[in-house]
Amino acid sequence: MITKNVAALALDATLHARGLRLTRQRRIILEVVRATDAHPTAALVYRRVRRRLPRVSLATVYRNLRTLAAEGVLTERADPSGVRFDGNTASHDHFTCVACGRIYDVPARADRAVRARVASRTGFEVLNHRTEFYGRCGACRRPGGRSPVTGQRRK
Amino acid sequence: MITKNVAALALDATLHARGLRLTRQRRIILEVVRATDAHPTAALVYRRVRRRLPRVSLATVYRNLRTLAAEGVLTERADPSGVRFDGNTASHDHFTCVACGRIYDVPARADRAVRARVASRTGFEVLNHRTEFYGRCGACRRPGGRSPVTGQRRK
DNA sequence: ATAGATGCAAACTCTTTGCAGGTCG
DNA sequence: CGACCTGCAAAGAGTTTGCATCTAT
Repeated sequence: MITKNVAALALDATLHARGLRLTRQRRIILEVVRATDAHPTAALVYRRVRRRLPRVSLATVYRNLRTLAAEGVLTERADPSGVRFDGNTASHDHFTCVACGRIYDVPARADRAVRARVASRTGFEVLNHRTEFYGRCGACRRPGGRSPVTGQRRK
Repeated sequence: MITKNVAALALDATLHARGLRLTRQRRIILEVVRATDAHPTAALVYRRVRRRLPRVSLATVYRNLRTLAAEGVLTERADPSGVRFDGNTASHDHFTCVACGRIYDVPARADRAVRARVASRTGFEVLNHRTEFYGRCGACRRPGGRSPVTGQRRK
């Protein structure tokens, strides 16, 4: 690897600070997760990584997804269909379509008041919060058409 | 079973309307889930049910948890630590302590505006929403003491 | 050189399923 | 009786781990 872009350099530094290496597998796994907003499962990431690295093992994909999540480079979320990964680390909510199962990103409102309210009622320290919406997405509401949505990209 | 209380009768009716029976196992499994707000996993429910029905099988516990969830008698939620069940079917949010892992119930605010906002931004039909809070609970903030909290009961 | 990472296969955990027998109405 | 349900054991799915080998620095 002679050329590296700025993002890769920053990532490289982040990992190095923890004694971790930016291997080809790790880089491609991260690229795959970042290239979609479909909140992929480990199995899906594996399938896509294999297109570029046919000899990669599923264990490597799992290990790296966990490692990258531990480093905060991506996030992990439990879902009825299994653990899903998300390369979008900006604060955002999710909308799950009960018809097709797709998970859409919804920009989070800057809602400090919500946390404050819970904190004052419970006496707990609220560090974070996330809202999950459930309903029917545009594509599923009117059979045959998509709708202007939240900014989804690929499948 | 000669005596049944009102709740049991109502449940019985709900199940019968679907061709389901209120067997001893099913009833006790439900009682166990309802007797705690610890959002138990199937394994924990199994352990507790076995105290009252030593010959119950884990398969029966799984089958009934799924059945009861399908009937809306209890709810199911995905969690990093596995699927958890909740006998509290009233609308409520959750607070997960990042230190001890406990999940506390938080009364949901009647927030129709939140749904409306997402609906208008996305064009989606929002049927439901739930917020997950993360932070440090009272017990974990000050080592050695519990705190006045949201209404938790047993462990 | 050496700590870290990989590929492979085996192991593990959690959950579901097939089936023969039991139970409820 | 017939439909539903149970216990048991086996199967499945998803994920993790041990280990010899390889690779990045």
